[in-house]
Amino acid sequence: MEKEITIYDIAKGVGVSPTTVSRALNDHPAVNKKTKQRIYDTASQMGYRSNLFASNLRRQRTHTIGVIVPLLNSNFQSSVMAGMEKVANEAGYNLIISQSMGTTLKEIANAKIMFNSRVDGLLVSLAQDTEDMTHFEPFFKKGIPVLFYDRVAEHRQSTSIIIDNVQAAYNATRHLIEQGCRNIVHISGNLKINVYANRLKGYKYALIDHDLPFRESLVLTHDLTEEGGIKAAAQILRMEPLPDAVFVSNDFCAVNCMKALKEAGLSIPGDVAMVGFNNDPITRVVEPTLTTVNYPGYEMGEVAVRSLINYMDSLSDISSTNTITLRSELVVRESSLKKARG
Amino acid sequence: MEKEITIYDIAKGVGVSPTTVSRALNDHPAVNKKTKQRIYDTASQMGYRSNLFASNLRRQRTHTIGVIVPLLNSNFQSSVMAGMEKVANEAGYNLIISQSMGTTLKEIANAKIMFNSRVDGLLVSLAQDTEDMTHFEPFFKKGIPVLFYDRVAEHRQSTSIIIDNVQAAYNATRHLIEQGCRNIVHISGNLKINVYANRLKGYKYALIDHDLPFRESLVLTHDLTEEGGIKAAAQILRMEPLPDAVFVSNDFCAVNCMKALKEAGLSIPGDVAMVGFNNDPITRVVEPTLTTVNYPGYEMGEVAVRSLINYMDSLSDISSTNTITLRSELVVRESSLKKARG
DNA sequence: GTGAAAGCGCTAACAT
DNA sequence: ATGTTAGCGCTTTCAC
Repeated sequence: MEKEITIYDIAKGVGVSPTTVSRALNDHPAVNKKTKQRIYDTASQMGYRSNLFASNLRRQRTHTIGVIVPLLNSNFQSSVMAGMEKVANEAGYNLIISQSMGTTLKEIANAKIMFNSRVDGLLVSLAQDTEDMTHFEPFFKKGIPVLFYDRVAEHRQSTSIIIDNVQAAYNATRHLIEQGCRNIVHISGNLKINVYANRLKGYKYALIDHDLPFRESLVLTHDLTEEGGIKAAAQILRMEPLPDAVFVSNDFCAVNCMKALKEAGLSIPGDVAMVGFNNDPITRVVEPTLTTVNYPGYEMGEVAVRSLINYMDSLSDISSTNTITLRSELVVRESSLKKARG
Repeated sequence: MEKEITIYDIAKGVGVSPTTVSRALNDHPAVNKKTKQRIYDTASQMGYRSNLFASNLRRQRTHTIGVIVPLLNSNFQSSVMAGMEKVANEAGYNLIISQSMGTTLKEIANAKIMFNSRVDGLLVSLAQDTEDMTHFEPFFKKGIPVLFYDRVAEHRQSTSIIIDNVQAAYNATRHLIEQGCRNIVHISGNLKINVYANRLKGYKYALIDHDLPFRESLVLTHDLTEEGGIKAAAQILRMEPLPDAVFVSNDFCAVNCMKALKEAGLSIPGDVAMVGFNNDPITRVVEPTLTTVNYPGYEMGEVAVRSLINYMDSLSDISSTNTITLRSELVVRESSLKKARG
């Protein structure tokens, strides 16, 4: 194992002070160009690498952003991560990623790690059972910006990045109504999560605005997984009369539900129209292709990191911006078209 | 913004030296239990948080693992990440994740960042055009373990974690042959990538071992994306005679190809049997459900981190283990069953 | 069982 | 344009 080269070694080699070396390496303007070049050359020749700890220790900044996400392996969340990584990387920030596994307990532990790792900022999509946010207090107290995305909660000192879930669900439901559906089931996730609660709201408002009754019995809450979709389908098949449409809060669940309904002999959209949520690639492959709400995960990741960096650079107060809402739109495909398209 | 508490503050508060505080906080045995307790109490009461840089700077270890992945937003890669994060988190390691976007250029840049961030170990799934591995030399020189997974390359100083792609593809192809298929197309990805090259090999060997001719014209290489699948389907439809089976090196591509073939009026598996690769959840939703090779991404992530940590802890030489091969198996579903099952 | 002192490598005042 | 000095917060000899 070789000895680690420091700026002192370079300084000695070039015949200047460590300060000058440090400045040159950070591309400080007040260093002679020739000196700089000599320093660069010597550095690379000696196999120097900067020591980020030492620098961090001195500067009290890590250039690291922490991310706490419920579960990495979903299409939506990994798209968000991809967008985050891209922007962070371009801006010279590292991303430390951890999973809460959807539990508050692990979220608390991860928040602590992030805090001790002294991340410059934190991005969080909340665990489903998180109600109390005291584990983020240390960040607020220290003025470290915390930004919530997708699964968010109100907090006076932080910004949330979301889509308008109420409006999106409203549009999805209205679309079904416009297709002539009158008896629309909604499959929802854990209603503690803002996202699902708001989609339920949108569904409800759309019904009411179109003079259709809102019936609790038509709202099925499930884990929005493969099994959830299958169970929901079984419930639907027992309904009298059968609904003429189903709006599901998640594509993967929708697709499995649709499959189960088809297997029971129903035709989609003939008997039952279907709409999902997320615009997961899976929606374009199933038969019929699934109408869904496009949820721009990649952009959300980009916007989240960009906003965070803006706050950190300008030292502006993160609490001034309450919410950033991204555009989302209904993508109409075969599964919901009862009428010919026009 | 509050003042940061250090061990000196605690030392003053308790009336001992900073040394003792440091020892107590690290649970050093040679500290009086009562002193320890007093230190713990004071620390938490003062709102102390340890400064990882300072500690890292001193110890020359970061407890951080770097990950360089081609693209985060694929089902396979995000499963791997999820497995990695789980094990790393449990072992008290942070994960710094970066994407190469599949290009060597970004891979080089990311490797540099990881090196300067002084990760204790590095996990890499290579970019497709990476041939020369000199950008990892600094790690080897410094004795920092580098572990490749999935998209790997031979290197005397590092371990690779893979599945037996040749065998898996062999089994998939043999299965098709056993179903009576004689004219089997293989859709492959970039053959520079070990994974695809080996699957092609397995396909070829299976044909040869069953006295079937290997024909270059039946091997189609594409981006294994939605478009790739559709283009491949178009090529297949122009073949004379039509093949009786297609083995695709990736599920998402397979599923899109299958859809295009069905839309052209072919029946699956009646006219053409299909097998994919990865066991993406999508395979269970499409019609017919897709026979595929189960690729245990989550486990691969777990094993990768666990192995890396073992090397780091025991300081054993990573070059002693050449390859870790995980189990993978064929999952037979509807898309390949020409004969009744038995 | 505890402490004094030195130093990990860097950078930001403050000089010059 | 460059150098001097001090210190970021921690851990680790070495001493008692």
